[in-house]
Amino acid sequence: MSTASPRRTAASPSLDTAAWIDAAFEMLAEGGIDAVRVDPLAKRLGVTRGSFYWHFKDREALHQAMLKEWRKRASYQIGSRIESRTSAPDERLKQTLALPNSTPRSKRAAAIELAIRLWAQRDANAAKAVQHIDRVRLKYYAQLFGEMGLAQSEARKRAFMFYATLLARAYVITDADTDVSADLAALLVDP
Amino acid sequence: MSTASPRRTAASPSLDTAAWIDAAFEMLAEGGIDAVRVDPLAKRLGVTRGSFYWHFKDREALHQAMLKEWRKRASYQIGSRIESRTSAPDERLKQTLALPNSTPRSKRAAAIELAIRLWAQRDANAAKAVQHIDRVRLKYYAQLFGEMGLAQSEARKRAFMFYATLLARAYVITDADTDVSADLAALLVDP
DNA sequence: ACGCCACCATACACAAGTGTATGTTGATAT
DNA sequence: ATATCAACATACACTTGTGTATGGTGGCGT
Repeated sequence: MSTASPRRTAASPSLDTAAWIDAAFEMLAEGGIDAVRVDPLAKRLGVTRGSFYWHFKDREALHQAMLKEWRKRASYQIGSRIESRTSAPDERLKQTLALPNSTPRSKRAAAIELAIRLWAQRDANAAKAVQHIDRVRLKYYAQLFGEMGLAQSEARKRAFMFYATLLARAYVITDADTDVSADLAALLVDP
Repeated sequence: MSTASPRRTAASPSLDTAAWIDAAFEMLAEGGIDAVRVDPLAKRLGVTRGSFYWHFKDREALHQAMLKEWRKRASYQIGSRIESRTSAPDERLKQTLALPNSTPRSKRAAAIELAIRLWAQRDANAAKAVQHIDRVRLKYYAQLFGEMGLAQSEARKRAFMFYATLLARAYVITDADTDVSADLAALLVDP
């Protein structure tokens, strides 16, 4: 029982399927859902189409698997924060605003989400996933603002603005001198 | 000199070129820049590729023309608001927030801008256009907040949040009970 | 009335992508 | 050792899209 060989590791029923999905997210970030094509993906992975059609029924199946995976990741990201009740709500909000947004890693995640939001304009499943994640995030932020003493109606408004600022920080292209995202925490959380 | 016939109206050196670009924006909103293809466009317009390659050198030329057109429209939209100094700055900000964002017209515009922002992830020209428009809008909002008496630094932060809220209102999928966008004006503009 | 030219159609060669059917290989269990 | 099966390669038929070359047509000026 060795886990050396790149194929056949006995455990994990989907070991290379994840590799396909990862590469698919890469293409999604670069060119949208229409750019997630079988042939380019296979070339990027160094295999042929034969491999793909063993793991997935067709191209649409990959797209749905991507949606499920994104939903899972985004849900887990919020869920793990809810569990780890380490600090006060205002501190946690500030920490969220302090998260890096210029690293290749975060830029890729933003591009993926942007692509999914565009995809949601025509695909009902994608729209459902986006709506679900938006709801989860807004609910989480609203709860934090609620724990800070704000009424529910006020907490919801502030959660929306907080979420909006996070998204804009990723989507809006600012040059250095207009980049005021660094010290938005005070305006949003403190007063 | 009759302007009856659908082709050859003597005036306007580009009368049908605009039709191509309009249809191209339609496809851009639905499937991103990769979906802006010559053949589907021709079928939608009821003509053949022969027409396209008379108006444009190639597919890339259309893409660049679209970028130029979007830049022109977005600039004009802000420019016209600057000209019409009709009301007080806080009133004008509230009016902007009161603009419809659920009509087919506004949804399409949001989808177009979303697609261009995704496109800007890989295309340098698209990134330049987005950066330019973002800068123009942020500058305009910051000036309005400045006219309300805020210091420049504070006005810039508030302009960013204002702009972020506008964008999120278009990109975030909310259900009715979490839709708090209607009365965000007070929180942003008044206090 | 007639030639000019903007505007579009037709035809062709080529490239890229999809899906299916089937062959091949290497690890694993017995 | 060998049958087995997961995992991939190969080959094929088909569709869709790009770009070019060239032919057709109808309005316009003179």
